[in-house]
Parts: sequence; structure tokens; C-alpha cells
Amino acid sequence: MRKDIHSDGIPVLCESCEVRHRGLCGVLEPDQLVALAKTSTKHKISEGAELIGDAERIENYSNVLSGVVKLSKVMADGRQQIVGLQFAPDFLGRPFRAESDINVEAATEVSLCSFPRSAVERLMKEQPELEHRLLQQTLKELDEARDWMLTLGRKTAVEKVASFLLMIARNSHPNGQAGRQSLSFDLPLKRADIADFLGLTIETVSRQLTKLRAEGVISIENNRHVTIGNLARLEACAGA
Amino acid sequence: MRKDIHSDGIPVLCESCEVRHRGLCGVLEPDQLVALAKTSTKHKISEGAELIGDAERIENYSNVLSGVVKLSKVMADGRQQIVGLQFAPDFLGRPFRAESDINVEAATEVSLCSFPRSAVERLMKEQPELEHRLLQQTLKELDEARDWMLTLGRKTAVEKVASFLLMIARNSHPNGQAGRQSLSFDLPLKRADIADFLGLTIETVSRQLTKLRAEGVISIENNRHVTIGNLARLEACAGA
DNA sequence: CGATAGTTTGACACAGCTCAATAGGCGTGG
DNA sequence: CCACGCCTATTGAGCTGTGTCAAACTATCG
Repeated sequence: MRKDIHSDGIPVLCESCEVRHRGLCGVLEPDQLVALAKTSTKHKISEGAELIGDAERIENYSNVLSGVVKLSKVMADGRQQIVGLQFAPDFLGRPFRAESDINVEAATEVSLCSFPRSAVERLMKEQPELEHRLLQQTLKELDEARDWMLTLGRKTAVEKVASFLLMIARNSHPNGQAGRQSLSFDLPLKRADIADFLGLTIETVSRQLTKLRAEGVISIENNRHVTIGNLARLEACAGA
Repeated sequence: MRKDIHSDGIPVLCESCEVRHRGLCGVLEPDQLVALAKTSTKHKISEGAELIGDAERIENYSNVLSGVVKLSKVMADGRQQIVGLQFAPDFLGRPFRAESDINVEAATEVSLCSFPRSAVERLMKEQPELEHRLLQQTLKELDEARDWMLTLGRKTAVEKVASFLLMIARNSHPNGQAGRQSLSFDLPLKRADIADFLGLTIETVSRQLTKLRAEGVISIENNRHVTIGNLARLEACAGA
């Protein structure tokens, strides 16, 4: 029924796309994909670059192809809280609202595929399945946000750090936790970002990491590369 | 174009419904409304009653007609965090998922209009506008959750309490803040719930309330009835 | 009027913050 | 290749805001 999607009519731009099947585009018919591809562009964004500032107009929607994007809120006096992390193949952009009330920034080098607002909104009308997929992603983000509220409001510093490591680990190894062995991955965030994500200070994050390391639950090389020796123990530390 | 909605074909049950125009039902055609009303029931739930437990099956979707519903998460050792409050005319229930991972409980006496899952999901297929409305509500909840993440992660105890009061005030007086005068309303939550919402203890909530009272920013009668003397000052306390 | 649940207040402890100093990683330029 | 500077991370010492525990107070209701 859908095997035609693999044959003719797929735009060149999309043919090699890493996220085409998992992302929003996956629900589009070949001709719709062609229409969208005409107006879409891929680009690389370097670490630290701001994609959308607070209260700026959103002109584009994007798919994250690789890298990590952080969504954050800032108070007048500079206190900052990261309220979401987007990985491939997440969708970026707040539908049905001209202004964003959050800051969007590349946490690592990021590559994106962007479309103008109007093109996406037009497609949404003619293809309800697109809106359905969008609803699914939004519900997923809502679930994540609520999980994180529990972490922010009720967990201790160690539990927060352990929860963060687990979240990153799960994202780095999407294939179920079949691998009982030691997991390892690179942290996509620097300490300051981790602190802003967990509602802690840099120093506290650092102390909890060394504590976990001292207890042999994890090991760290080069400040960024983490190996989880015993997954179950880390989960226990996270208060799961 | 839509004035027929006020005339014939509206089910008796819905005719007097307080939230029909604002809630999800607002997008339904008369005949769809009739179909839905056949399977829907209104009920009152008393304060403290649990609507859906963690990991229970969701058999029904509901509209909140009045009262306040709290959504919460609980850790194994009993620590609890409220992750959302639902007021009329919010929709209750997690679409596209058989299990809920949060607890749903009446914070006050609540009246609901409930429909079986299947009826709503059937309607969703034939009326894309319904799914659109659902997406809007989900996006709103996501925005609220993220606002709250900033509060949980980065605000001090006074700021948290002040932010909470403002949120309740805005919900009690949906008509814009035209009223510069002193606002007053009843707190729908007891101190323990406020604490669970703010990631604080009961004692700290109480202390911050008396502090705000001592500073003349608010006044409280009967533990539940709050009057905001100076809205701008309360907003300043909230770190807005 | 007593019983119960909810709230406030107080005294003290401790987790996490602040400030400050040290150490490591890495690119640039001599 | 080393020296230097910059950025990031770690470690330490002391402080403070919030939690803990306990007691007193208040509202509500039978």
C-alpha cells in the first residue's frame, strides 16, 4: 500500500534523509513531499547559536536531523531553566502561534531541515495525518515535561543528575536496553547546561558526578564521555 | 453559518452545558453532538476522590464542567509532585494511550461530563477539527508545564508561592486584568496540595503566605479566601 | 463542646548555594 | 615543541534557605 514511497517521486533532497521515516515527513504522500521539498532547506548550525529568541517571530518550522537543541526560559535577572531538549527526528517550532515564549539554541552542532510556516500549515489542512503526528509529538513532549517536573520539584541533587544521565543514555541508545552491558555515550551538554536543566548550580552537578564516579556507578573520560557500569544501580540512584 | 447550533438538534443534556462552546464539544456538528450525548454522562465527584490511578486503564474521556482536578506523580517512597491542574472547560484523559502514568484526583468537588474512549476516537476520525482542538489544548498544557518548570527549577519559595497565587487569580477571573482593584478568590487547594505543586513543604508554603500577608501584599480570611491588594507588587514578588 | 483535620509558628539541621582557588583541555602563536 | 591564554570543570570552606520535627493554634462538624 505504501511501498510506492520507496520508489519514484521522492525528492532528491529527501531520499537520503536520515529522519524521513521517523519524522513528520513520514506521513506525506510523494507529491506532498515534492511540494514541501521545493521550499525546504538543510543547514548546519554551530554550537551555541540561537535559533529563535524569546518573543521573536517564528518564520520557520524545522526537523532536527542531528545534534541536540535546547529550549530554555530566562528570568529578568538572568536565572535560566532549560525546559526541553530536542533530538532527531523531533519537530521544532510552536504551531499556531506567531511568537515563541522560549529560547531555542543549539546545544551541540545541529543540522536542520527547515520549511516556511505557511507551507507546513497549508499541508496540515490537506493532510490530517500530519496534524495527528504533530499531536503525537506534542503529547510526547508533554509527558517528558511532566516527568521532569517531578525531577525538578522533588528529587535530590544526586537523583537529578542520575536521572539526567539515564535520559541521555536512553536517547543515545534507542535500541531497547537489551544491552545489559556497560553503556557509554557522550554528554551533549556542558556542565552549565546540565545545571540549567536540573535546576542546580554547576558546582553541585560537578560534585554529584564525582560522587557517582567515586561510588563506581559511572566513569567519565575527557569530561564528556560517560560509561555506565551498572545500569540498575544508576536507576536506583535516580529514584526510579 | 453556525447559528443553527443554537437552535434545533442540540441534545437536552448539552443545551444547558456550561462549557459546550468553550470545550471540545464546541467543534461538533449537531448530529455528532447527538451521537456523543447518547453515550455521555454527567457526574459529580467529591473532593479527594481518585479518578484514574497510575497505570490504570483509561476507559473514559471527560470534560471538566466545574471544580479543579489535579494531575500528580508519586515516587516509590511517597514524594509527590502535582504536574498539572485542570479547570473547566479542560479535557481530561490521555489520548492514544491505554495507560495513564499519572494520578488524577479531584482537588475540590468536581463535575464532569464523560464519554467512552471509543466514541471520542471514532468522532475524531470523522471530524479533524476535533483533533485540531485537542492539539490546541495539548499545546496549552505544554506551555503551562514549561512555565512551571521554570518556577520549580529556578524560583525561590516566595516567588513560587506568589506565582501560584497569580495563576489561581488569573483562572478565577478569566476576564482580563481589567480590574486593577483588589482581586479576591478562594484557593481551590489545601496547603498540602500547594506544597506538592510547588515542590515545597507545607510549612514553607505557610511561612511564605504569612510573609506576603505581613508585607501587605495579600490578605487571607478563613485560610482559603485570598485578596490581592496590589497586583503589581505580587507580580514583582513572583519574579515575573 | 470535644474531636479531627488543617494550619501556623518555632528551633534546629542539613542540602545545596556562594565565593574563591585550583586544575585540566585545547587552540594559537612564537 | 613549549608557553600562553582561555574556557571548562573540579574542589574547598563557609553560609543560607528550606526541610524536619514538634508543639500550639484554628476551623469545622458532629
